[in-house]
Amino acid sequence: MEAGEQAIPVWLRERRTGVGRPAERSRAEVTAAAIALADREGLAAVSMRRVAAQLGTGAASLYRYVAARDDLLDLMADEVAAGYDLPAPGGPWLTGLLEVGRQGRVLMLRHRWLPELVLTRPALGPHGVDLLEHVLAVLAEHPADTTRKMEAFAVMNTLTAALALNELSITSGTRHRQGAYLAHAVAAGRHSHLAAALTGASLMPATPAERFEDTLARILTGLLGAA
Amino acid sequence: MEAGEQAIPVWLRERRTGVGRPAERSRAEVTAAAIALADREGLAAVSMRRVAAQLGTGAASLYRYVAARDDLLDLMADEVAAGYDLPAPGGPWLTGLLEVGRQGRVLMLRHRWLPELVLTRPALGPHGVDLLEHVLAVLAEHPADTTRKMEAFAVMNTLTAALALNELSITSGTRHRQGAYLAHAVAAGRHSHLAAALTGASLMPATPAERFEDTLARILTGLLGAA
DNA sequence: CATCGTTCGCGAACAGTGTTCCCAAAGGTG
DNA sequence: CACCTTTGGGAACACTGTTCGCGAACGATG
Repeated sequence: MEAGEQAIPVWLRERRTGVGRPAERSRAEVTAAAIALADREGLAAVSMRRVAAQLGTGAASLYRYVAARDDLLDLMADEVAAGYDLPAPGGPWLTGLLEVGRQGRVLMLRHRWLPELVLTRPALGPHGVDLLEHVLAVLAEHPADTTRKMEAFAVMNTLTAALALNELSITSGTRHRQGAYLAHAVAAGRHSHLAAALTGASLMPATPAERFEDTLARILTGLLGAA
Repeated sequence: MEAGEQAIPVWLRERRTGVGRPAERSRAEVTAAAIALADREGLAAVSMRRVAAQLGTGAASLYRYVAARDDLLDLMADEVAAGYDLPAPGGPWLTGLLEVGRQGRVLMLRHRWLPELVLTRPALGPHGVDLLEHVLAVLAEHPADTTRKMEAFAVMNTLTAALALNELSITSGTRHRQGAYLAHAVAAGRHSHLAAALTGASLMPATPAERFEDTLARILTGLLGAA
């Protein structure tokens, strides 16, 4: 409708060359400042004014590097995806995919704002495309059709983000807010299975990393077939 | 830290009885207005002022029913979860879970703002707890331990939301924004598997509903074991 | 070296946002 | 009829994303 040229993603909107006053900063610099701010104070703190302040400039200047705040968020997510350090494809596809998941989890725990971004705005930038290419390479010998492989990629990203978000909600106090009502509901009776489940031995034997890997492995084999 | 009593979720914060001037509206009424607004204009349109306007009151009045906007969002999500109409547990657990997934998908397609809420703020209200109880009942005979059953519930919710979000992004034009850069990356060479995947016959034989069900079935059997 | 075309930096302003304060009004209860 | 508690909500505060328009800075051109 009203989005004429704006349908073009950030990464394709390159700045013109040579002519005119040269920019004092780069898109990468702005992105880095935003990431640093988000790491320190969370996604909500990433406002145009605060990012600009972090760079020592005015808020309006950022619009020379980015068309809107959402573009900045896309840039942040894709920039973190540059942190994957993936081995050359080869060996069983499941181990290859698990390695991707493992690293994704670490990146998301390191940047606590990433899961929310991955879940709500799954945009593919240059590094995201590289990651997809890697996954497809790992699955090159796999007999599944293209659609299913793409689906596996999406499911892996989504699930990694969701599980990471869950882990993070345990660390920060966010988790107790949910348990509060749950406990109340159980105490009120009328939820027999739930009550039984919560009173049952809630043993957590494995480390979070192990649990994550186990879950991801089960789901990927379910989606793509056994080893 | 600074959240003393505010750690209590909305559903436990009931209003006092009898004494004082009676409220002109109910929490359910406010929630319904917010849902109607979101259905019509999206989640971003759900501001305190606009919800209040929809009810013909002032914005500040809403804080008599809700402690913050986030509470309102939680109420909206849980209210929609009242829309599940689930058969009594019985029969194979997989068919029971698939029915839950099917209905969840329909609810999310009907309320296009729900997936985002489910993904980023997975809070359990009364109806959410009822749903969890139902899932545990369906899985009552299943040998898996409690933690895994809870995990299956979470994975089901997350995945349903993510897949619904994906479906919705195809309907609205949002999808092309992603494909734009993907096409560019492929055209630039250097992504052989991706290029092969995209040029391959992209046949979409099944309906979205069928694809959704197939994916969910595969993942649930992967997580919980074969039928 | 001056001019020109273009781009950059960014203060100011606009239209919103969530939330808090405070006070007037309303209603049951004693 | 007071009293006490609670509701309704205008006004204000501290922000937000974004646009406008200007002056200044630069590379290329004459």
